[in-house]
Amino acid sequence: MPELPEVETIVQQLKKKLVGKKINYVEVLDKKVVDNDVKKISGSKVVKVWRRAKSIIIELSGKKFLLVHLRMTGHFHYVSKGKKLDPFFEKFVVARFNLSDGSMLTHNSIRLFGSIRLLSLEELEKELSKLGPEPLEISFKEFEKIILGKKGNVKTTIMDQKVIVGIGNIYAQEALYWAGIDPSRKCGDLSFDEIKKLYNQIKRVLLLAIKHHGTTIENYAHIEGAGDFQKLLAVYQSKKCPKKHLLKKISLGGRGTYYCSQCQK
DNA sequence: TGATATGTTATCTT
DNA sequence: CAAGATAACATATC
Repeated sequence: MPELPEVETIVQQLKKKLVGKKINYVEVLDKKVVDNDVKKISGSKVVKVWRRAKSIIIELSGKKFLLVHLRMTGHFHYVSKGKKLDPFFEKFVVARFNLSDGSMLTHNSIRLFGSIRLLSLEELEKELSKLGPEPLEISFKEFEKIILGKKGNVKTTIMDQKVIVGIGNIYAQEALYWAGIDPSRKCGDLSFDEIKKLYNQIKRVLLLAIKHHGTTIENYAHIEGAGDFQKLLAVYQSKKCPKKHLLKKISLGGRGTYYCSQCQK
């Protein structure tokens, strides 16, 4: 679901729709997902929108920040002035941001996981400092050092947001397939060449997925500009690898893991 | 009907 | 104590 490429795509869309606009008032429909304090942003302007890991940060005038985490089923819908939200999504609306130009941004959450919180700059920095480095910015040397220092299996390790951010169950499996590495291998056992391949493939897969605006798996996750990377998935939830070998499915860290025992060693 | 899917965190275990 | 492993969260879908 939303991993780095999907969140990046959503950020680009939000940027276009929100930056420079004023938020007239906010309706909070589910206080568990959306902090009631978020109402306080009424009257402020959207200055900037950016991504860190799988989080969306919306900067508002007056040095206030909305930290949005979609978790699995959170998504936004932008409704132009005079238009209505698709009734299918209406029942999952947890917050409504009414903009001064008459348009509206809704935040929907099916399983009520994610969160939207209003933070000061200090609070935001504190939250973000808990996260590992960005995979598209980290150097190979740093990456190698991190991986060699870990003892668990590679797949669970690269999905750990304290180790490296943005990689979830889909892209972890894809990157490991293209790198030719068995997902259950222990980090410390990987050779220099394998770590190099993994580093390159994580970047390649993420960048390619960003180009395709992410992966759209579940029909209810559809939003404007939903991506089509699912057409390019090698192993995730499929039966055969691109070379037509039958895939194996195991569980690592409580997550379904598909891999090819012939292509991945 | 119950297993499965998902990202993160709290909690248990080594 | 630290790091790894696992359960818990919610709910639609198969």
